[in-house]
Amino acid sequence: MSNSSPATIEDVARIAEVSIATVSRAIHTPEKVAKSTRLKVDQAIAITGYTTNAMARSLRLGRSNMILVVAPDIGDPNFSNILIGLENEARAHGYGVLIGHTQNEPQRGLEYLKFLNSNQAAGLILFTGILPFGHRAMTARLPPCVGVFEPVFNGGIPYVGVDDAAGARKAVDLLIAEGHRKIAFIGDSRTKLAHNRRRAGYDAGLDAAGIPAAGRIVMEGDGTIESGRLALEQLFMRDDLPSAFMCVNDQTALGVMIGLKARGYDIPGDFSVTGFDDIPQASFMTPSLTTIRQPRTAIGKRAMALLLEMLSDGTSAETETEILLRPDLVVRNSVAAPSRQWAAR
Amino acid sequence: MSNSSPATIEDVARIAEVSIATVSRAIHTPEKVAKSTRLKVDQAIAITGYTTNAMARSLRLGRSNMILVVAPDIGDPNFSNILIGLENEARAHGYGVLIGHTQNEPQRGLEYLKFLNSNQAAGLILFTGILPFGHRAMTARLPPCVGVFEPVFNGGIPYVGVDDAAGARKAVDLLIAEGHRKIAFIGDSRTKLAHNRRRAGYDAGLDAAGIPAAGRIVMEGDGTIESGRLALEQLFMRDDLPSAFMCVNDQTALGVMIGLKARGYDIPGDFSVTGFDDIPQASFMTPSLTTIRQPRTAIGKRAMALLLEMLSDGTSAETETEILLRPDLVVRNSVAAPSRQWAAR
DNA sequence: ATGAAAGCGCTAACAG
DNA sequence: CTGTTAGCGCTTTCAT
Repeated sequence: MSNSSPATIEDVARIAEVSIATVSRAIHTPEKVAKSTRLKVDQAIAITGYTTNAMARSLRLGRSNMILVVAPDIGDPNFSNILIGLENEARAHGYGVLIGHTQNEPQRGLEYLKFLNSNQAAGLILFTGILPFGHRAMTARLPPCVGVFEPVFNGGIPYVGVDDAAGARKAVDLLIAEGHRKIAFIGDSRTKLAHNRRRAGYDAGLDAAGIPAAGRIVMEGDGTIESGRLALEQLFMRDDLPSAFMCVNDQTALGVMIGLKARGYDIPGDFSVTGFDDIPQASFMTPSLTTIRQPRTAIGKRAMALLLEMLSDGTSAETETEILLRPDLVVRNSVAAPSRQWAAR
Repeated sequence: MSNSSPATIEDVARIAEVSIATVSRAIHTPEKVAKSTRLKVDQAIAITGYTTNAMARSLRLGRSNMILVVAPDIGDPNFSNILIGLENEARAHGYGVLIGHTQNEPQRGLEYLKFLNSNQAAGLILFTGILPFGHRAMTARLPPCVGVFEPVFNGGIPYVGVDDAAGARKAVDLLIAEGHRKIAFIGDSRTKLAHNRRRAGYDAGLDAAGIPAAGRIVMEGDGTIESGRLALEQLFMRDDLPSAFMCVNDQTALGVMIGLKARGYDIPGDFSVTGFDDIPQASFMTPSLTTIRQPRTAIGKRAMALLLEMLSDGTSAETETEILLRPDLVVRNSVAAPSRQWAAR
């Protein structure tokens, strides 16, 4: 053990007194090798501590057994649980997962493109909303690829995520059932597909409740805590306040709640707030946040399953597949009936 | 552009009407190639969109230009900022970063060990506390390796992090200056080296203040939110309450604050709380958390710089180097003088 | 300044 | 059932 350089297939062959081809077979197609030979090889492997040089193997095969997960922001509170789903599914099928972090810089994306071009990864999972290396057409020969968590904007890439519209609808419906009529939506429905769909759920809910478009407040917000606080400030400045804030995600909701508390308001006494995602912090905020839960691990699992299926089928990534999982409403303490000031109007 | 399979060095050679050796030289040692030739090669590269097959290159060279960052828990709120430091420094030196996630399972570590054995990574950054693949001696031929954020328990591996003892000392000193005499420490000082050092800072501070060991309360807690809440409950059960909680990290502090609020206490009116790390949420908690800031990006940068230095020096990873960065006290709203009930005693 | 050729470690025909 | 052999795409002597 503990030699200067790792054992190669040749070392194993020498010790087992067989050819390197036989070693390779003993490993990958043991049924094609005599039991006695297999035994000798196994022993030699144990002695040398041999592990296949994945690089040489991949070079030879023209493909690897690694899946690259590209994420623009690894700090996203949704990421880690989705990743666990991805990893476990991959592992169950003999694949490993590597994570690439682009920090939202396209330059960084190119780095991973090179990685892919070298067949260092067999497939690609895209964690948010965009192809990190320019438009699809430009990059041509991408391996099979699946988008997760947020539909991929610029390329017909299969997608696994939550049913955003249905989820948002559950949130509005709750608010409406509590008696709210003036409900603000905060999110970036122009750039982000997921936000857009949540917005659609919001509109559908208000339509169904017979609330005219004129009575709706829609604020821009890119989904950060800051964006929530900002949107709130603008609303106060305009003096056009809703009784409830339906935020496109939990971070935005947190921003809104911070702003509201800073102004001395009580939640849900004075204003109701809902989020979307059910990030881990959601249950620790004060008040705890009523929100829509994403089945994150399940999403990861399904996305990886789809990718692996494409890999074995040789299916092109051009499919317009979308797998939408059911979002659940999580009722906590940030929603109540509108305050009297609203009932009066 | 957009061919069925990526261009190889041979494609480039053919178009440039030179040998593949020349192409390789034109790329890596342009000064050894006639200017005219270099031009032809550059053009051919542009035409074909050629990028070096990193796998073939690494196989030939016996080393890659990727650094593997292994993290047991990617959801750690400290991780993403350290990662950014690591990545930026790596990139500045022509290296890429790949992240491996072990979910705390040793089995998963082995996967990445294989990756390393195949020379798919030139170096290794360990993100928390342990060698994820059993004891050092067992695994023999690891590439250069640097621990970050938490000292590596089981192997003389160089380490870059914050000065835990000094940081903890700043926290106790603040508490003592505010008038606290009975200060509880919550953390896992037996298993986790970082916790252990913070504990040392706590003890040193109390020693300096002349508070006898008998007057100290030390609770076990592994650093999760839950552990904070749990430790608090135990204290209430014992009816042995401090006036201030010095938590080993911000998550623990959050757990303590949640528990305290659930019991109807006011922070910092009834109890003071301090954390350690200054995770992003720290400023959003209510009250905002007084804590010790880790210079995360700087830590990442230094760690990567050290690793790259080892890589070029060929230095062994056996060095006992420790680079300790200065932690800063961040005063927010979770600390005040002890309540009257304490002054009375 | 350039080309020919060896070989990194491995797998998959193809023979035997 | 097993061995021989040809590369995967690249870098690097060694000649020229």
